[in-house]
Amino acid sequence: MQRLGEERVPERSVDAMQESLDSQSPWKASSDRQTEREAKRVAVLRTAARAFNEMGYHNTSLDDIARRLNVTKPTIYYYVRNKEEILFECVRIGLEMLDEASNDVIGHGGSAYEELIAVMRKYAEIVTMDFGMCVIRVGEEPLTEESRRTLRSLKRSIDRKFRRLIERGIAEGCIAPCDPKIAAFTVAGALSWIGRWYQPNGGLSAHDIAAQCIDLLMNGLGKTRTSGEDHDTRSQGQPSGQSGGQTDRHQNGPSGAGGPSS
Amino acid sequence: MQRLGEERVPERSVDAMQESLDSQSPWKASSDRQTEREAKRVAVLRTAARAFNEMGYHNTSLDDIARRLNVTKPTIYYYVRNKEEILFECVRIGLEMLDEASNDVIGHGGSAYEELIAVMRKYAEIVTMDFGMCVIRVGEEPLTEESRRTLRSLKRSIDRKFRRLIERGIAEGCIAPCDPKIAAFTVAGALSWIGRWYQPNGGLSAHDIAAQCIDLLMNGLGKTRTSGEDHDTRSQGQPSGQSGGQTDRHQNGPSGAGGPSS
DNA sequence: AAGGCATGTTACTTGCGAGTAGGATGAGGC
DNA sequence: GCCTCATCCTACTCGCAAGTAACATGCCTT
Repeated sequence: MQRLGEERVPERSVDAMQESLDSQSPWKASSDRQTEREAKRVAVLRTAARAFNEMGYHNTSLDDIARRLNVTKPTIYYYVRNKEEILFECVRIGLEMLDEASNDVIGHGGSAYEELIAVMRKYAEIVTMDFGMCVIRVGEEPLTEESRRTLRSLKRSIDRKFRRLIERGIAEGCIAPCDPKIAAFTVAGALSWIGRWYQPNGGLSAHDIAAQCIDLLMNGLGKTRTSGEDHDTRSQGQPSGQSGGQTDRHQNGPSGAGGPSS
Repeated sequence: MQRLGEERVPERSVDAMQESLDSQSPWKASSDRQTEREAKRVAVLRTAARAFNEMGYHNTSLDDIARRLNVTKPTIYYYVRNKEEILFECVRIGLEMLDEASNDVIGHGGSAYEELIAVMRKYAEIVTMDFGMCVIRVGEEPLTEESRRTLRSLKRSIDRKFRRLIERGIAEGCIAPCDPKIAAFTVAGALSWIGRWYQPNGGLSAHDIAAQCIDLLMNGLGKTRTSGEDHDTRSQGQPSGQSGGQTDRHQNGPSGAGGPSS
């Protein structure tokens, strides 16, 4: 285990480099100063997030993370206080992404209906990414009460925006009257669930899944809809892979892994 | 720590008995034989499930579980092989409950629409109960691959029934055409999410939450529905607490705990 | 060219909690 | 009365992974 970017390159150099690229490990060569340190810190977090999402927090040792980065454990402690801080930061970043996504969309002149859908799209996208997935898959069970409090307030902020949007939609008349609290939870639940079973190389693209999921949430499973208005709910994006009708092949889920629940 | 049901009763006897009742601990006196052993085993599992749901699998030591049962750790090993078996059994029971719930409902002469709603109701109910909640909150990350395989096949069975029901509904014309795969995951996701934040003493009853959640899933958030047919989707049960309109008090979730995600 | 700082490493300590060995206690059968 | 089995306890082992001490290496500054 030597400093990366050295000459002593064993025969697995290509694999090692590939792995470095995959994990976006910046232990190679660069120039800045403080910037690079921050970049490495983020690399630690991102690599950890991936490991957590794949194997779970408790099944991931710091040695595992270090190995993925081609360094040793104490190096990690140079960028991070302890294991908990890693998870805390991963979840915090994920939540911050969700929060910012709402801010990017809300209050820019769109109807509540349009804005809600836009937020949902972003939400679904983020929970399939490293940090966002961490929010869903790992959660905050391993954290201290102190950390949990901080994260909870972030979550509340996101939840509030969802509810306000729904309330506005009801007032504007484009969303059916309902309890915004429950509606927000249901929507967040359905979208979050994507982050639980989604995995790349799964036949379905995250984009398509999100589109159909959102369509279902907005229009419902029941055939009550005689399709009055022409709000575009369906994905108008590039249809990669199969996405439209009932392409139910065999009995496996999109990820090929498990069924519902978990 | 003495064998329960003995005479040496400290001053907290009432509390102890209460706790025993709460956990349904049968370490008292009985008569049967093999039956009682099985009952105790279930008590171990149920108590463990509650502890897991409250504090998470890894934050729950066997000593914790033992303490809740007023026994010591080795006693637990008398009823169970190891910690993993406890979780495995909890999740297995939860999944089996979900599976049986489907069997109770499906194919008894109802329309796909009716049957789907009935299944959803039961699903939502089960994920708010001890073992069902375990399926959602703890998951199977701590289990071995062997155990996971077994549970996955159970999940697939449940998922399959959901999809068949949706397919049937599409054929019957009472459910909007969609990809049954994604629809099943979305529905399961939204309902499962209830098990993640629901907690008794939370103002809203599990029944009401489920009813509104199902209403939303069937009819959608959007106001496309001009409410044609009169399928009863809304909860026709006893309206305990507030349930109808937007009773959004302050910004807290139903459990008073956190927002969405997690 | 020399010292200081940033970055990593090897080799260790340590604590927690899962799991176990072996013994006590009592109920029931003979 | 004695033996056996079921049940539960006290008192341990032990491994894993988090965290740390102390040292190595090289760049950058002056």
